[in-house]
Amino acid sequence: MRFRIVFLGTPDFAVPSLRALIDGPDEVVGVVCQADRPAGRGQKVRMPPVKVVAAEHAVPVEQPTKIRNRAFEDLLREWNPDIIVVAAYGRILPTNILELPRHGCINVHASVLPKYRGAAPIQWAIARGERETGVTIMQMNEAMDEGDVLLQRATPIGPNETAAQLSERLAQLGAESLIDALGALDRGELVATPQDDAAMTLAPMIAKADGEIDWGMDADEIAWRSRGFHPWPSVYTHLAGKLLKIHRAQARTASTDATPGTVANTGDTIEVATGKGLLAIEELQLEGRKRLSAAEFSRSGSLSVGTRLGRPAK
RNA sequence: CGCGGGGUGGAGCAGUCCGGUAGCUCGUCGGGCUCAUAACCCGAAGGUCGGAGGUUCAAAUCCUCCCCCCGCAA
Repeated sequence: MRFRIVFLGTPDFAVPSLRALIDGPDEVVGVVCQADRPAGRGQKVRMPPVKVVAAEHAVPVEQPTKIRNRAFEDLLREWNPDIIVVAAYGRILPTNILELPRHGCINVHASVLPKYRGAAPIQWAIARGERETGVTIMQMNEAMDEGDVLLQRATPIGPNETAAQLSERLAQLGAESLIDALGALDRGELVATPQDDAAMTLAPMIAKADGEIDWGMDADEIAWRSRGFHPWPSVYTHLAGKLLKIHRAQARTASTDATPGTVANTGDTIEVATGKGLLAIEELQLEGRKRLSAAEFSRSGSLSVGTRLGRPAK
């Protein structure tokens, strides 16, 4: 055992890192995640994925509602970690926690910092049309993802890769990088490099409304978003007042004088005019209905050439 | 009991409010047309209308319970 580790994380993205730590040479002495919350259809209370994994390995789990208080600090002191590892925990840590362990707090972040600082780096990297992204292990400070870089790994983004798929890969890559970083720390080889603030970009939290398609955008950008926001919130528009999710679509270079949002073609794909180019929809779903291929949807008769998609008129 | 939509031949839907012979597009099969075709024309097969019970002369349709799928919300 080299380090006593406390792990802070909540969703699926954090799971590979937690597993790697548990399987590794160090000791995970405690896990902290967000509280069980009502979620999903029926609003049933669910346990965060990290809690499930911790429970499987009999690691103590805490789910404080507030971390800026004495009780939480006391708990951490009791666990007495050499280092705190954070992966998608979902909260900003106060200074007293950042400085509590001997080696401070390190974070597994799903982008190549300083690009895509913020809550949704995976989604925005795809939504902005990046060809490459990666993970960063960094030394945390009080600011949002601005700490010194300890280790980075890059990976190409597949031409059809969705946020869900990329997230899985980056979670894995992050876990490997984390283990390597801890190894380097143990050998005294870990070097902290400040970020170049001038090159930073932001990846703010995604809101449901970010998925609403603005048909005035370029087809390219809409297609990027459809992958970046998949499976949540996905990109969507409206058809006859009902929500219409676009699950899969490609941008198609073509000039059209049709008003953006107008259906230009139906059949194996449903082509819609945008600000620039056509969006060729391959798979879509109307509110309350099943996911359908464009070919099947075309036959449903709920849409035809000339149909206008978009916000219902108010 | 968070709100809401849906389950109808192989696929997607209409019909349900106002019970009365099961309809549309596509697919499948057979035939025709064509140099040819995923095109076109003619014809055919294929359905316990999610399940159980109830009301009725009569239920896809009305009532009750159950199963499954999905959107919102997180």
